[in-house]
Amino acid sequence: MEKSLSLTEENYIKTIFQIRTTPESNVSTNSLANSLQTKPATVSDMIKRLSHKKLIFYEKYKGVTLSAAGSKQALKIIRKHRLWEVFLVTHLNFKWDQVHEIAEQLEHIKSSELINRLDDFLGNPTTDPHGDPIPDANGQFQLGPSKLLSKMTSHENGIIVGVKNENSLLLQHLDKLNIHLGLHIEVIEVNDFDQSMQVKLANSSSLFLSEKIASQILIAKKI
Amino acid sequence: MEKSLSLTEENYIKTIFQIRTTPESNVSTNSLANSLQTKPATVSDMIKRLSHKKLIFYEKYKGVTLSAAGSKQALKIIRKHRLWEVFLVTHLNFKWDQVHEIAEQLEHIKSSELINRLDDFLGNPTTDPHGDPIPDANGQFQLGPSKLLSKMTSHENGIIVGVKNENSLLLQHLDKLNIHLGLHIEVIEVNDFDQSMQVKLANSSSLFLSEKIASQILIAKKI
DNA sequence: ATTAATTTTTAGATTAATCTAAAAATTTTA
DNA sequence: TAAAATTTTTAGATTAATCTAAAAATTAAT
Repeated sequence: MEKSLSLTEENYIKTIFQIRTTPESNVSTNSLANSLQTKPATVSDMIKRLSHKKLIFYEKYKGVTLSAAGSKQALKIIRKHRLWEVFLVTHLNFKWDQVHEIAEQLEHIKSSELINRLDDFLGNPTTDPHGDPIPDANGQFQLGPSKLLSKMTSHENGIIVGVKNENSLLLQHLDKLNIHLGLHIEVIEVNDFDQSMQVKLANSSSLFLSEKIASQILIAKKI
Repeated sequence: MEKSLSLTEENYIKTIFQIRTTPESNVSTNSLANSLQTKPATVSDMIKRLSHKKLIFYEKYKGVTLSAAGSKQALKIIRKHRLWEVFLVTHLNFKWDQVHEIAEQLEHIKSSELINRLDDFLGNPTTDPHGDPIPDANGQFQLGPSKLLSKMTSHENGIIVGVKNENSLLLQHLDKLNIHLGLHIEVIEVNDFDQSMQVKLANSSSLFLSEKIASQILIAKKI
């Protein structure tokens, strides 16, 4: 019997999942406090609760990692978040930079029946509007390998499959440049000095991108 | 600037709106405790908070009524609840007896942009799956007059437009009898002793209904 | 390898929402 | 209308989630 988590507990679990680098990497108290916009003391307390509930492993001063149960919960929340984002964009005509906050609320609605029906209604999408993969009902995702545009060299090409970050300003800037998911992109030249690059998009003439932008864009060979 | 209410505050406001009989009628502490599955002492405390926020009028030992601001909030929540119910039934294939609990959660999602887009997406429905009217963005509903089937006499007829109560067992029983909203119904005969009645539905031969069932069904002349 | 800087934890309070038990007010009944 | 019954409120505690300030542990630096 899985006990249901409080809204706050869910947000902690989700954030731990998101800011860790590998499944084993320890997430520090300060980084959690930062991401959750709260104080280290508060995080310290909550960590004890979650550890007691066996959702995380915790050693004083050493940070936390998710247990199997914790990862499962995190994936459930992320699945809900991303499916709702797809709904908002594909059926309610929201822009990709407008959906994050609303999905932050919807991800906490409790009903697996609801989310599985929503999944079917949406046609079982595998990625959200920002290209992030959507776990299936068993917590599995199927993503091809992808790499950052900023790591590519001259003449390399691929398809834009995601953005690393959901910052509204970034997303709006990409809109202005007509850069969107699914678009074929080819690197023409990389500037050695500042890592800015000239690229060519399938739908337009070539344009320049700063390293700051390029390091936010994920490219794969096929979708 | 409207301050946003806590989940609990929203539930109190909504419940006051629902269990009052007229806009002026005072709702008692005990009846609220009953509906909210909590204790009178808890209600007493919360009433003070809501009164201090000017959402309700309150006199000790005299019960509460909603202020204009309180009614506005209540209607917003009810609008959200009913629109989500429509979505669940018309797009996710839920049955009318399965949607109440999920809508109880969805009604608290905060974003008027979201709810207005959902309204449009659904085609601006005027009633929910149980026939309850859906307030528009200004809190107005447009319903024709309706009356309880149990108040009708022989040879009277009309269209089933609603059920008074969302009890799952009632709804499932109506399903079994093939009774649903929009159906034309005519009273054949009313039994003087127990107020049970024989009725004829547009789609089938006549059947008997107990007074208990008949008192849950709302009839109007047109939808 | 001590000292300094940083990170993390504890201690002690606060707020919202809840409870039980008891007191106070109101309503009903005899 | 006084006693009984009911309803409502107050008093005092509890739990989850949060905070500030200070102590303790770890890590970095001279």
